[in-house]
Amino acid sequence: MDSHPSHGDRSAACDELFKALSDGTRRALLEYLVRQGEQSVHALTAISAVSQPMVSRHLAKLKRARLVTARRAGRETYYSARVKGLAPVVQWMAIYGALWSQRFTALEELADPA
Amino acid sequence: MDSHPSHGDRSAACDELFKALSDGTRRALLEYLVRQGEQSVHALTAISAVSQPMVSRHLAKLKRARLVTARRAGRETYYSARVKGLAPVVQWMAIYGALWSQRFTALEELADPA
DNA sequence: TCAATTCATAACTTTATGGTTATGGATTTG
DNA sequence: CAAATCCATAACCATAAAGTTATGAATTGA
Repeated sequence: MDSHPSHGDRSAACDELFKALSDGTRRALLEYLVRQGEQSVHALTAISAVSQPMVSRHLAKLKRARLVTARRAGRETYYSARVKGLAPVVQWMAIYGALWSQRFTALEELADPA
Repeated sequence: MDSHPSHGDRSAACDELFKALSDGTRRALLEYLVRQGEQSVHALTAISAVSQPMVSRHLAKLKRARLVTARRAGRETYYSARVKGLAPVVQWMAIYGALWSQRFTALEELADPA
């Protein structure tokens, strides 16, 4: 089943990525991090419609999908968007025909900069 | 909450798209359709690891996300991949900074060929 | 006509997911 | 030190989702 060993388990990565992105609250968190840069959980809770524990759990899911990174500073945890994390998704989209894959080629280098 | 009215309900579209893509079986079906072209449910069941009813339900979900189209011919239903269906996802990804959005610009025209 | 094929839907089970409130650890601050 | 702040986790609930088998409608073919 592993048609390209060097890619590792890309399918599993896509599963986690797509699942992580399939929730509007998580996408909103990610968008905010992309636009505003590193933010504390407190700040992210303030702009979210859900409770702080839920924000923490959403962030944990984004982190497991490698779409954000966390940095602890004292009692605060600062999260940042990890742009490269989308790469497996972009690579997967390359199945969508030549037109698309041509344009995606440059992006694939981000993930596989060999 | 509607920061850009002309986009319609893009967020809901992304929700359905990402959810549709978050399942490996569905992605496999889609990949097969992209590579092999129009296929009957029977043929798609043959290449899937799950039962025929499950294949039908996965296809229904892909159809609701507008990632496939269905054509009934006698007792068979032929499904086809709908390439443009990914457009909202691609557009959403444009939030990922200038580097990415530059390259996505051309793709966005696919969805909004005004 | 009768049997077989193709597909979708119903009914059901199990597990995953999004949400809540409550709690407790770690760190600042008064 | 005590109180307040920040965060993560636990416990719980409700719903969604993936899977199964059973069934039935529609079409094809003998």
